[in-house]
Amino acid sequence: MPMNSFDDYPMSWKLDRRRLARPYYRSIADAMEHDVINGVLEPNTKLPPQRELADFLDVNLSTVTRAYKTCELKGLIYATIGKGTYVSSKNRSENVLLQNDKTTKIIELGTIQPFYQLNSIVVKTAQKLFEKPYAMNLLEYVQPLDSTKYLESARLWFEKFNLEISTDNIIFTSGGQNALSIALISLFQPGDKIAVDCYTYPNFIGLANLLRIQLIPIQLDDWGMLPEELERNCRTTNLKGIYLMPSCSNPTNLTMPMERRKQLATVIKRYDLILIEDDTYSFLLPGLYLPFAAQIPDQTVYICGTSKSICAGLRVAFMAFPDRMSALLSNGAYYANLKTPTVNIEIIAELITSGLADQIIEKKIQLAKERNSIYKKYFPDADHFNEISLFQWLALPGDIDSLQAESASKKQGVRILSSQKFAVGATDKYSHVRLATCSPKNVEELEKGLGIIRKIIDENSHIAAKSEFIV
Amino acid sequence: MPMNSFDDYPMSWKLDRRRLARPYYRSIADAMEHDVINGVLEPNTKLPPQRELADFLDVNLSTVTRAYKTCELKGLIYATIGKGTYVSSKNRSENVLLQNDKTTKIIELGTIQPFYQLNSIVVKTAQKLFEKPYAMNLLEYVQPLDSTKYLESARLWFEKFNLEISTDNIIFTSGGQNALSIALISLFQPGDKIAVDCYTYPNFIGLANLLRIQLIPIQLDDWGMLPEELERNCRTTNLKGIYLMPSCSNPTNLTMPMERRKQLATVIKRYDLILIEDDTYSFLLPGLYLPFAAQIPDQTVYICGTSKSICAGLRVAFMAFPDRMSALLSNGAYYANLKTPTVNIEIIAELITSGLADQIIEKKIQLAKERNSIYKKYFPDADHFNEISLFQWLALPGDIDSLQAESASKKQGVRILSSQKFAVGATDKYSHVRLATCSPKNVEELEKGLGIIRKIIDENSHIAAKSEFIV
DNA sequence: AAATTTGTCTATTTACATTTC
DNA sequence: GGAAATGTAAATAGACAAATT
Repeated sequence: MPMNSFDDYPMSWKLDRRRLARPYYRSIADAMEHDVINGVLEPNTKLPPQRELADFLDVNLSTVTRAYKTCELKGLIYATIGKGTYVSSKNRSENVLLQNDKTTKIIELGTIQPFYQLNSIVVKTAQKLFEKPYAMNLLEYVQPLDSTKYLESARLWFEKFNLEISTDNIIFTSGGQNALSIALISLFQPGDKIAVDCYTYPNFIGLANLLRIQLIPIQLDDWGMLPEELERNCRTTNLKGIYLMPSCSNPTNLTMPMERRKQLATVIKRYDLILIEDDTYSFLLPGLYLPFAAQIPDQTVYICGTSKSICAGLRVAFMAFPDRMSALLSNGAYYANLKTPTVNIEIIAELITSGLADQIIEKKIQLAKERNSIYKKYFPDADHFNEISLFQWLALPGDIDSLQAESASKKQGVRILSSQKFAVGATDKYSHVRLATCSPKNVEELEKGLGIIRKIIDENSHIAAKSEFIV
Repeated sequence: MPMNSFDDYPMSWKLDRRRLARPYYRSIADAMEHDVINGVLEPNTKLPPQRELADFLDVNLSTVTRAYKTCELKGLIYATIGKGTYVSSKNRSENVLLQNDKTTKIIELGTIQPFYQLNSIVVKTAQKLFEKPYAMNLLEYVQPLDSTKYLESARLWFEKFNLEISTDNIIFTSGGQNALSIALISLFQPGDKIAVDCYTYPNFIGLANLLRIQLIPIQLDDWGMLPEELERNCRTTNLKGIYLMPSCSNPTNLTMPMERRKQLATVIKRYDLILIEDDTYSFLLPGLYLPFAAQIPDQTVYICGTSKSICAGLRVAFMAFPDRMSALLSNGAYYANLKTPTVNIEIIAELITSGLADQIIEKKIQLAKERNSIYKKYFPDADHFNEISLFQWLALPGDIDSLQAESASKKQGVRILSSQKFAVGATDKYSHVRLATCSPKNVEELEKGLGIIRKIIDENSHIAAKSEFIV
């Protein structure tokens, strides 16, 4: 085959033809993955059109399509018909637990660590539990006879958030993330598509990438996901599900008003999507809104983690679902984990039924308000202010790059998270940082951290994004 | 297109051509799945060759191939080149936790419930723990500063089983099943193939089916998986991994001798397979064997659950791995669960470092021996007898169908498990039942249960498999 | 031992739909 | 508003290899 004239054709990315081994689609996908992960291809770089690369490599179009698709399902790139294919943001979040090195003194405004002082209440409950005569039975494999009391406590908890669910339609999982894993594994296949806010929960992004489930970003306004945008995407691509955090979306901090919920519910219903409603933050506004699970119960998997609201370390979440998903989800939960530890469930159940959980969330709301009023002091004009949230979403002045802000801030001992960590697909040119106001050990640390960030922003807001930051 | 003459062509299965809608491959796969699940197609039925069905439906061969593959990855059917495609055994085990109804008095010889009386020791340890001043910190999201002490306890535990592992290469998971999920999600893709014993752990089968990972059954002899059979399969199909329980394989009760381990290790090394070594039962023979993880560490994920050995209800397992898998597995563990509860880990760690865990396993071995000697009394000539195992694998006389034995036994109040629950691919004509000798509440119940099973076998061993059982 | 049966794998063809310009 | 650019999705073709007979 003769050499063609592509050798110095200007392509944003190409692959040495000599490295092309069979199967071609794997060669191409592997090379691309390598270059994205190692930063050879930077976020938002446009990749060559599939046809162009196919011509260049002298392989069939579909072979390139398959390679591109493989990378897209891993979350490395994203494609739009008519527009082209681009490299994704750096939303491949590091393992936060590993990076958390307590020996270095750092002010934590990155991860959300919600008011651990209230764990003293949990310890007391645990102490009493292990004194009980039946404590031994809680350490067995199967649930004890009266396991309905646990389900009953979950039902009670749901009631606080305007949700009436039969105990037959509830299971326990080992934390909210585990519930998300179970939902995705049980109800979706690799290649399926799920709609998400264009900025969404990074651990959901990471999980979807791991399971090769494709996330389709939908534009937002100040009240949450735009129904007409969702509808447009439903018409044009074959969406199977949607993921929402209506009580307090992470990271955008929006509480979705009822009007918007109704509009979205209509679209979800019309296109028969599976809704994963992550209502971990409902405890911050108990009883004020009607969850989707109450509006379109037959399509909703409702997940309510207790790690933020009651106790982080026990890793217990509740998952509610309609009858038609019962077999699939129980099956998935069983094969993923076999079971959630009964002792952990018992402690959570006891906290709920005794009313201690209510005391905990009441105090957390109070503490959150206190901390957010301090934030308000440092950033009085900030959009998206949410007085009861555990974090804030701060828009940076137009010329500050949020990744640079993150690293500049880290150099000065404050951990924050860039909006890049939350981005799916194309992101706005202006960018944000998420500040976990709940996490610093005390109010003084919070003030210090916010002061440092305020200063970094003030000193750099006139500097072009790519230049060196003043630190 | 004219009607062809296939209308009354004798095919073991066919699909009404009028029900064939686009995409064809999905129509075909869905119809087949429906018929397998609803019993229209019975286990071991031969399906029409792909070409034949393609001709009949007037679609391309590859379209049928894709449909068959979809079902194969779900574990519904299995295919052999040259031989054909067959419907799988009924190994789709029910959710055991759901079926466990303690209100009915049943003698449990089905699930493995290992000597819960020893949980009193665990309760005492937990009581002390929650009295400690740092108890509160154990309920936080991140591991406390001295989390190395947990890893150190895992390292100590591994040492008992002749395994030297750096604490950098260990993580905790929420039980052994959770460790298996994490290993499969992190290291394998849908469509990948893993070699297993032709009778293997049903929860591994279910998990693989859920994740669309294909299991390739390998023949056994009395010392475990046959190395030459493994090698043959490596040559002919593209295996990515292998799953083994060398200390005491479930359900076949084989302890693999060193000789066999070495032979298998050679093959595993030659073909660069990822070995998932499930060593949950190593505690029954501490220090007597060298695990694969010590022989071929660079290819082995070593999983050691503590649910059987120390305490079932806490759901803690240890997972060890080589450096090259570290990033993938930590990542997978993180996105699957975020974390394993620290309190649960602390209790297990305390039991290990205090030496109480050793006392527990010593007593368990003693109890197991006692119970198995009773089994020996009822089935003196049984093959595969293992005196320290928690269960036994009983071959039924040639004309007894193990599924019928299971249901006959259940009618008389004894739960046992048919070999069908453990079978992958084609199964031998003779069949077995698994009897969990550890599980009955006491020795009297065990005697009663074994007596009933003995009687069922004696009374039916002369009756043809398909006829009615005497109960 | 050779021919046949049967499943496997991946590239290719074709038709299509959306977005951009 | 129509043509061009671009990605999507499924069916099809063809070469291959193992197991059976």
